[in-house]
Amino acid sequence: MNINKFSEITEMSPYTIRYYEKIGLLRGVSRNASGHRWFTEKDIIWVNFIKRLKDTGMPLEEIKKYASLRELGAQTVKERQELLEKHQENLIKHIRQQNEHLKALNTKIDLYKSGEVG
Amino acid sequence: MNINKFSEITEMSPYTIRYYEKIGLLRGVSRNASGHRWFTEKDIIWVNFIKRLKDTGMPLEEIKKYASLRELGAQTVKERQELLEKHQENLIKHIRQQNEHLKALNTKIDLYKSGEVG
DNA sequence: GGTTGACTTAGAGTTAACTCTAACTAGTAG
DNA sequence: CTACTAGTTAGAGTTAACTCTAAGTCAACC
Repeated sequence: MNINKFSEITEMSPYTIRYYEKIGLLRGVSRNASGHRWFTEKDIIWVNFIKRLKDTGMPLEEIKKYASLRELGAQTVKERQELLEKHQENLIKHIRQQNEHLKALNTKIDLYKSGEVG
Repeated sequence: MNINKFSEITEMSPYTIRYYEKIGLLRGVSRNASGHRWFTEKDIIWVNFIKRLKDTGMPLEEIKKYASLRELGAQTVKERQELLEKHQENLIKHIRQQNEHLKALNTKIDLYKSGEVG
């Protein structure tokens, strides 16, 4: 598919898609006869994984590191797993903290509801 | 207390504290005889609330809106409550999504653990 | 009285992650 | 052949949220 279709499916602007390729996050995207990018199912899967890492707070720099390791093949499996496990830990901590924040926010809103805040 | 002590307690750099005052997030900070900022317990409470809103993804612009409403006193109680309730909703959605991301990440890591990824 | 240290300000610089512009090309429809 | 559309690139511009610099003030110590 062309970049517009890919943009639609992944819900990312063509600008962002090209940017991701430029910084080395999206590699090996093929081209058609006239030099236009031609995206495949594989690209969708990979971009969706990038989005997941990004949405859970991983900086693009670190996602790039994962991408580079992936590029190097089987010998980096362990390192990639470790990277993901560290991220998993961070994410668990993040969720825990967000739940604490939610609790505090609930308390604050209750004060408003009971008219104790003015 | 002076800005350094306040910085230590709130775990924010003096730069950030002055910046927050400059953009109108921190208002009515008093000064001592020689023109230096003098922070009180109230400032700590307020900054901690700001941090909570920020940590849960509220942009400083919107926190500023809440601060402005607060400044206007009792007649804005309803509006402030609504603002917080909208944020509460967003936060609940965010936590739900982060949990989904965590589940997907767990699955991915399991693939690594079982040696199905290379 | 001079130096040191903790503050002050206005405004410039930084960083991450886009987002856009300008100039260009290739394919298609009239 | 011309116009239009959909892409291409390098590189400039934007935004949020800081972070720092430079020049200055003020109180305390030697």
